[in-house]
Amino acid sequence: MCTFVRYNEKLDMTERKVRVRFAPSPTGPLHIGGVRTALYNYLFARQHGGDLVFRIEDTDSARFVPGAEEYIIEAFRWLGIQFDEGVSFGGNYGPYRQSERREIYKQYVRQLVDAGRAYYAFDTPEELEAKRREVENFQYDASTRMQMRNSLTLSADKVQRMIDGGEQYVVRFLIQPGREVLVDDLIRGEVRINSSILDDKVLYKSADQLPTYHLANIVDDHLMEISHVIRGEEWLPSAPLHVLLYEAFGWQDTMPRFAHLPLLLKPVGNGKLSKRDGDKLGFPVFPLEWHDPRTGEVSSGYREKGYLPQAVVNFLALLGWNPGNDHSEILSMDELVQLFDLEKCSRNGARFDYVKAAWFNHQYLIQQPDEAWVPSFDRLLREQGIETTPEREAEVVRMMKLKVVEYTDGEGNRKKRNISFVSDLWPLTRFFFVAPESFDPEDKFIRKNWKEQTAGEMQQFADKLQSVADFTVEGLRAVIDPWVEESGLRPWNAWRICLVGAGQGPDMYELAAFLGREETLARMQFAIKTLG
RNA sequence: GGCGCUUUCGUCUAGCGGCUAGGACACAUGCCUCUCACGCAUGGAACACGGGUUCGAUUCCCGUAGGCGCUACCA
Repeated sequence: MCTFVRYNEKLDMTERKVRVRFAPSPTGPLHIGGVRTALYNYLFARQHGGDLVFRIEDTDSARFVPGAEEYIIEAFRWLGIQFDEGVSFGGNYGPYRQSERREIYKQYVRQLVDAGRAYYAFDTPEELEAKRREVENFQYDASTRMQMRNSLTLSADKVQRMIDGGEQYVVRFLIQPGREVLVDDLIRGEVRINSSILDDKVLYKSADQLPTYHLANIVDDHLMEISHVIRGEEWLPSAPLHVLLYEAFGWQDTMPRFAHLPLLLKPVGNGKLSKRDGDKLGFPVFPLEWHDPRTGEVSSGYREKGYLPQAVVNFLALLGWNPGNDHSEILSMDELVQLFDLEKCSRNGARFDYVKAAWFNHQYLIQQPDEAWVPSFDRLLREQGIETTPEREAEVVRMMKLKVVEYTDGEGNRKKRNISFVSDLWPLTRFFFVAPESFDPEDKFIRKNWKEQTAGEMQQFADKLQSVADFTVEGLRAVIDPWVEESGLRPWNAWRICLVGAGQGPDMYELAAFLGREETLARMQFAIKTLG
């Protein structure tokens, strides 16, 4: 016999307030895939004028990691994903930390047991393990539950005595076999499975007085009036169980609608994105740097790597969702809120393309005003052991910005330069702060532009520079341009070798003015002496 | 193994029965040859396979193969 378990077909979204939640468990830093799930929840909530709830699912006391909760909150603050209520945000549906809701869950577990939809089981982990070894593909379900130690096989009297005697137990959900369970998914359509393949899931553990994910999840979503459950595809297999739980409680009329998002996959190779991929390929898989309190291990974060939060949000939003062909891929949070559509989410897993992530950062970076780069540029310099003033740094940033998009290489070819991070600037700006210490004789630019007579010419040029009264870009131009014209010399490339040590850098007047007369002449003397 | 999801350029994807199958990243080539900001142009590159349904399938259905996930007293 087959009965359909289904809920209110098309729940009219205009009649029910949109309330969604992001509910991580504090077992470590937030994975970038989790960030995307939270982002989609945020976009959906904003678009529908709804609420986004932040709930902490800490029902596994053994895996709790101190600092994880604070980390997650800080990560979202940085990313600009705001919650309306929840842990640290307040609200009327609290408490929002599951470990603080023990009494609530106990009440609902009892309700299920009293209604005959769940039962006590006393099998120890060792006994279950033994059973699994003994019976191939053992599953705790209709076919096996009558052979186990539980309130279905033991007398009520005995069960009561065991519980009173402090024997540890779990509460299992009694799955009725042979029913077709329907999950209506906003992204995947209707998914059906037969309840016979489901096992009697543990809903509650007496050992730590806490429910498992499944029970807590359903009870909280119901009590917090969650309208849509937007989560990763790894939850799709347990969605039928959740539907059955809503039904067992009699809550099918207000059951949230489901949307299971495709997973983020490794950039190369098989499987889903993991921390190891980031280590191997050199990109972060966490939003913020994470210091593991147990191992002391440090994992890199997008923020510390020099990513802009808008770039991370933009990139993540497009991994598994796309607004269609008529739009630029550079989208602000506001535009994302406007355009987002759950039904346009793709259904297959998305490979994580960290090269494109860098391109997004490039796009946002070059749009920033000069001043915005200065703090991170300043940090960069201090890492290199260079002390300088914000004014000088701002000047360098300004000069570099002029050169960021294009530059002329040693052979006169114009090339496109791709600055994705402020830290990419160091090799391109080193010479502003550090004088050339040596000259590579193999360097093509130097070989081509430093001839036998060059030292003499540079000496002449240096003498001329001595006479420049106003050592600014304008002052230099006023004196040097006519002199170059007159003398017929082309000092530019050789001068560049003196001051930079290579065929790169900004306009020479800019550079000389930045360095000042003393440093400019010192560098020239050094080059004349060294290169001869 | 079982159950479920999934399959368009190398990657992210558009496409919702009739298109020279579009865009973005990446890649290649050319052009901008003194510099004030997402350079410009061009090019190569894809509908997993086999059956149906249909006048007509990338598009709908069924298989096969591949990919992904779940299969705990974890979430």
